[in-house]
Amino acid sequence: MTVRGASVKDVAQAAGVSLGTVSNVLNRPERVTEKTRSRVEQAMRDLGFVRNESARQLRLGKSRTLAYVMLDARNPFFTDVAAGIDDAAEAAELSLFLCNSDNRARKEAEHLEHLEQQRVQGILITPVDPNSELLETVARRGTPIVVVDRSSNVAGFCTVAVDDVLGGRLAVEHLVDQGHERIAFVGGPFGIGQVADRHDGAKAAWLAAGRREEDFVVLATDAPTVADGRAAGERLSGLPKGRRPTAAFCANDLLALGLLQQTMSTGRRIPDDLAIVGYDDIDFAAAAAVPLTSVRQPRQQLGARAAELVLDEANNPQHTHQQVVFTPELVARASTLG
Amino acid sequence: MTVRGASVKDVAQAAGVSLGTVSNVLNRPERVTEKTRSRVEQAMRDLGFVRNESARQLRLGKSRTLAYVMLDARNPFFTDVAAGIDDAAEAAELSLFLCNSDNRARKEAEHLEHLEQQRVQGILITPVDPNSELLETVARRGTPIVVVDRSSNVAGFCTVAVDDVLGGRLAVEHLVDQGHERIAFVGGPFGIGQVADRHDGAKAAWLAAGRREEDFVVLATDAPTVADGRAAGERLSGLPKGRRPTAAFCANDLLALGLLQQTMSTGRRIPDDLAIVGYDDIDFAAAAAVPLTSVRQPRQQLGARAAELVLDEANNPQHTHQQVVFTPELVARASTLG
DNA sequence: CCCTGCGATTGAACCGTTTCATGCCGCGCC
DNA sequence: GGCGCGGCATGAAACGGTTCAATCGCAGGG
Repeated sequence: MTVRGASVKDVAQAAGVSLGTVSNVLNRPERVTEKTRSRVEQAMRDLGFVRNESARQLRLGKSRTLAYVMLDARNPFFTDVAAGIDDAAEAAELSLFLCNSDNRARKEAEHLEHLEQQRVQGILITPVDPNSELLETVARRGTPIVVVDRSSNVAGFCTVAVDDVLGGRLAVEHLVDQGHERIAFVGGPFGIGQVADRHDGAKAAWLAAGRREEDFVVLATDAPTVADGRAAGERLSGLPKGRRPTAAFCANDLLALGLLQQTMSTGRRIPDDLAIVGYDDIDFAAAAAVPLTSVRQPRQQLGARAAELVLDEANNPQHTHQQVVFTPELVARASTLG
Repeated sequence: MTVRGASVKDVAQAAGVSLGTVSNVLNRPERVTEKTRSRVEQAMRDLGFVRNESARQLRLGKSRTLAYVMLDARNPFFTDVAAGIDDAAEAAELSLFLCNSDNRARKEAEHLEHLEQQRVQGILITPVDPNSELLETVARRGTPIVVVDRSSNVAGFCTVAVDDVLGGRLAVEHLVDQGHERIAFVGGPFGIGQVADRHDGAKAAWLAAGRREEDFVVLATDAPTVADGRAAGERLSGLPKGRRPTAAFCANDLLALGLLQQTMSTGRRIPDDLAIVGYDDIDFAAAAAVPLTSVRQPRQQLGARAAELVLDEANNPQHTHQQVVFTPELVARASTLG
């Protein structure tokens, strides 16, 4: 019934060797005689010895940990990104800790501070505010940071993002191809860079196709959630038939799913009465009642590349910051294909 | 451009005080003169001082961290549980680290080992195998552990779970009430305790209602995923009309959503042609094309209670282990209500 | 029998922080 | 003017593991 706390010293004593030898068993077993080693290992087992990572780190000066501070752990998009990071971390033999800022700046700040104090090898983050000074401060103080899925005006770190303007364009070009003459953009808040970019790309494509500005209806939402998508659906139903868009492009899939569900529940058909394009292509998108057309982002790659960058910054002295931009891709499914 | 690594000693020197004073500024500011304190704080800022948590922990012997090792970070059920834990951790002023075992025993073991070495205050875990010896070993060596959403034969820690046998019973009693004479149980693998319990409860309720054993069809799946749910739907469609169940109880919502989607895509109607009950009541369940009847588990409470227990074990010397069992609840929606 | 060389083992120093017994200083009181 | 006291400030010791120069012991050669 070991309570907690056999140290190398205790193990050394129990095994009748010096503490240096115990350390050798732990770190360079080949230098220790087979016999000695097994004696030490037995002592470790007997005492329930657990290496103290703090002491180890203190001496070594670095940890074997990577962290991802995610914006919203409940959004499948971010957990997919996390999965990509995880793969890369595993390959580099590092542990990954996930932190959830839950879209709150204070919580994010606390996580950052804690991680910095832990001397993690690097921090990946999808920040609440990509231009926050805190990020720059942390980077300047020496912890490698990579901003994921956001671009930033602030220098001092790498960013990995997807071209959201292009994504918006792809979505709308598809709808134009399908012959729609009046469409809605559903999304918000516009303070989120992503949302603004997707909107801008969408609108630009609409105008470039020679459509009229007043036929591009913007439905702003409070948050990119299923509930808000449903609410947007209700607003849409409220429009007089003549002024009602025949298609909607939603800033993410959660909104699209909400809109889809609300639309179907009122007996209207998809895509005949309303075509819908989402964004992110989360797994639930393909599995919706009417499979959802969506703009796919290379989520896992996003995470994996970000992890590579942060590790490069941590280990390669001549690392230079870079802004990686991935290209999104439209996946057409039944929700827009008559 | 601080590279990394001003220590209290450097700060002390820069501020012209002793290192003990710097430490006092950090930990007991009231003991330090206003003037001295501001001088020290200025020095900290100038040098970009970041407290070294390793050294701190080494001295203090404990960390300010809790960890949750989750079975599958991509399943909304577990992220909801994590949210509950997070609230409790925040209230106790601890950081929460999430680790994803991704259903792999080896990864789980690595995480456990790493966390143990970090001397986290406690570990919450939904384990791959609740009877694994490793859990017991870690607990015995002194790290408080609470097993979440699994029950275990192994002693040495608290568990927090939901009564899955009851959940299965609720689901089937509801279907019996709706007059179904032949139903399917969709789920697997049966090695997962949850799945087995839900099946057992379901079958018991079926027989208790006086229905015949051969009218309880079991469709075993490889994994509890959307894709497998769809596959089960195909098998179901393949049955001759006379032998085809009129309702299905799925071991979780992902399976149910897959089944629902496949069924609708073949033009059959829900619930008229097939009634469906899911399990977990994830947010996507209510948002499905036909809102899903589901057995709700108090996910956040599950997490919050688990966090309380692990903290009690960590701080209260006369803690005793307990097995908490929550009661599930049926939420009836359109997928079963004609 | 002594010396050399080599691998195995040793233990002191160190990492950065906290703690605590001790020192210092100035002030008020007798 | 001396004494005691309170409020600050000091710095050595300790936490547990890693490292590395130094030491030990043994086998083999001279």
